[in-house]
Amino acid sequence: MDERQALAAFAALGQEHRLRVVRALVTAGPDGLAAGVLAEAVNVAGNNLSFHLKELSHAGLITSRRDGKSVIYSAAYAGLSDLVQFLMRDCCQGHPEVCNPAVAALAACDCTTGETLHA
Amino acid sequence: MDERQALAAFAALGQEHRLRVVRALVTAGPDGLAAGVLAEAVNVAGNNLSFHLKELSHAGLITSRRDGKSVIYSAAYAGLSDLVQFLMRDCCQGHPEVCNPAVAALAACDCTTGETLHA
DNA sequence: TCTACGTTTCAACAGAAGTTGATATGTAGG
DNA sequence: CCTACATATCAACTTCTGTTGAAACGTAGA
Repeated sequence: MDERQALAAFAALGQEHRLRVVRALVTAGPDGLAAGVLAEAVNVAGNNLSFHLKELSHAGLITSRRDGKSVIYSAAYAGLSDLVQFLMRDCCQGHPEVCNPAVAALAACDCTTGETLHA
Repeated sequence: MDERQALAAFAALGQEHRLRVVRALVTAGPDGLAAGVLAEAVNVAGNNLSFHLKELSHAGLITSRRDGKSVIYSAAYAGLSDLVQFLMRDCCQGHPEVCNPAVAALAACDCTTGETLHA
């Protein structure tokens, strides 16, 4: 992920409604949520949400697919992962005091099964 | 770190000049850089940079101290660490495909000495 | 105290971002 | 084919953000 992409991603997440959308979609899992359901979840008008979804999509943080009348949005795990990597690589240049606490917090989470911990 | 702080931090990093400032300060290390040196480094007019520095400071991503005529800015490692943690915890809710690649990339970096890896 | 230097603040402007309501697209069922 | 539903697009407006130049502040040395 280059600086340009990271900028777009950070700018996308630096907006209340969009941050909530990403959080809702990550929580929802790979199945995602329909645009209408999302609109209710984050309490934003449909047309307005559409604007923000396009923004997030351009930033590579979410993806969409059509299912009948609905459009289902889901988190782009690869994009989110790239952003985390960018932030950590830019943060950890000789400064473990930034990244080690973060990794430690992650280890306390249930999602580090360890297989890919060592590159 | 709550949502409000995270929003401020993401918004702060979603701006070209500010992202460059943070990168420069992280690279510079704890000693930091004088405002004038930073202005040259990121190629932004002094008064304009001052505006962005205030923004980053409010977001908790940098700190400042006076040294004679100069004001020295440095990266706020704790703030950056909190942001990484926020991003990972919000990303990793049952989805290791986001965080494991990031942790793996970090392990390939020279900054994970391992002491704090296990909470 | 006077001057020079580095940094910050202020008001003004230009442009971008977010919201709204109306309208258009695309899809499924009668 | 016509209607209803879900979502997207558009133009207009408002608000926020970033930039600029002028001026003020704080510090150090003569």
